[in-house]
Amino acid sequence: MENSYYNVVETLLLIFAADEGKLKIYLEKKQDEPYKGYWTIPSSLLDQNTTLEECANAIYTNATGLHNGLISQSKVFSSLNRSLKERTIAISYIAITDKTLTDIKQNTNDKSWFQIDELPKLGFDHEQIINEVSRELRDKIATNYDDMFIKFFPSDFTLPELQNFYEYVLNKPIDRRNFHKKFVGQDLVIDTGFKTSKGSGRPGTLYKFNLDKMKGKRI
Amino acid sequence: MENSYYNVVETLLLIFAADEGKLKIYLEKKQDEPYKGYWTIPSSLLDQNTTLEECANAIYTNATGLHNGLISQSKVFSSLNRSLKERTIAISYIAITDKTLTDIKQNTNDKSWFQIDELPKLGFDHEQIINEVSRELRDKIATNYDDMFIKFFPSDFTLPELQNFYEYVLNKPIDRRNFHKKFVGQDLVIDTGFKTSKGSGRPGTLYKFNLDKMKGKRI
DNA sequence: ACAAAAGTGTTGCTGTTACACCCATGG
DNA sequence: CCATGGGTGTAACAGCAACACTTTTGT
Repeated sequence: MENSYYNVVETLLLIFAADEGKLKIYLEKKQDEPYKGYWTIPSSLLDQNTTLEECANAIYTNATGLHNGLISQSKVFSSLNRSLKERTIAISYIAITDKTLTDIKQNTNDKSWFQIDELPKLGFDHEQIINEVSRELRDKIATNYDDMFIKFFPSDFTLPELQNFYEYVLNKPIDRRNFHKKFVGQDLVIDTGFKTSKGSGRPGTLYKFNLDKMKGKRI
Repeated sequence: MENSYYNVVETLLLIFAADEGKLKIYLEKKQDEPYKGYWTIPSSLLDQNTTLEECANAIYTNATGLHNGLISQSKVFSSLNRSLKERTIAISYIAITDKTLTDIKQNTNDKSWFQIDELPKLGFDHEQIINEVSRELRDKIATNYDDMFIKFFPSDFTLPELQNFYEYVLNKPIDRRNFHKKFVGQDLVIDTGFKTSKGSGRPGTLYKFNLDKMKGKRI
């Protein structure tokens, strides 16, 4: 086969989490040229003896310290000029995680969480990639496609927390009382018996998802 | 860079159409070894100076004789053993077309449309790929994700035609009368003023989609 | 006592479901 | 005139939107 049929392929892993009612992405600051000091999506070049899924999982474990992440395939980027050197095909993956369970709970100088609508200076075409992928992700969360919405709340939560995130993703306000009635009334969530009590006001009930009812549910 | 970071990449184009109320895919019979006589998904190797989108469009035009197809990205396949020779990464695209507008209206010996649940003997891992991609496509049609449902009916149709396809995709029966009321009552379709008259029975009204109302509509 | 946050109740509207019934065409 | 397929009507019900109102906490 001619040489022109060989391509460099990289895996990009966009790690998302729901935090403070917002959709956030984990990024790393580049330590060397090119784009030294710019932020980038965690990535890895694919070698001939690794599958893309293995590659994405390795990036995930390396970044978060966790194993068996919820990783799904997203878009592929193949513009001719997206890399400075050879043409590189980027295959992006989405990981959904709980920020508090990872090694990267707090922001540091070179590893940090960003709101997807408040991105820092990004290297390469990574800003465009984040925009395209998170646009797709928001659509999927909004329709709970492939149970995306559930994956953001693996552990207990209050309904206001859930609502904050949902309003942010949909970018429109929702009536607090109707939201409550919907999830409790349709048994989409289960009362864990516990309460939160942060700050003033009545403590919120901690719920977990009723997975049977939420499976494939369009919200 | 070391040689082990170079990979062969191929574009697969899965061309789908709604026909006789069923979801069909266009396949070609392989004329040479390996897998001579087996059916395969139209494909092309990617060279360094072409984007995947250009590659998919070229396959589309070559197969259908049409330009500017409705093409969207689907899954990527990177198992180590999916090709007989070198490891080849397959990037699949979905094209939705109208069978009657293409060069391939009738089945021939080596170019043919197949119902996705009645596939012929397929080469490589193409059967698995068709199953995975069409599973995803059915999910998207069922939720009208990215307006997939609309794309299958670019020209006029009768409501029973629409319903047949929808029942097939959802794999469950729908009440004919409620289906009619939903689409007409909510102005999701527009009466073109024309009728069909094939066979016995009352002729059906020909409708077209009311794109404004169907845009982003969850059905 | 008061503010803040969580939870309950009521009403009307929209869309779905499950039916019975009527209309237009070909043989 | 009757079989076949397309179109209209109606009543019960679930879910959603827009509200007023009550309960539980911290200060």
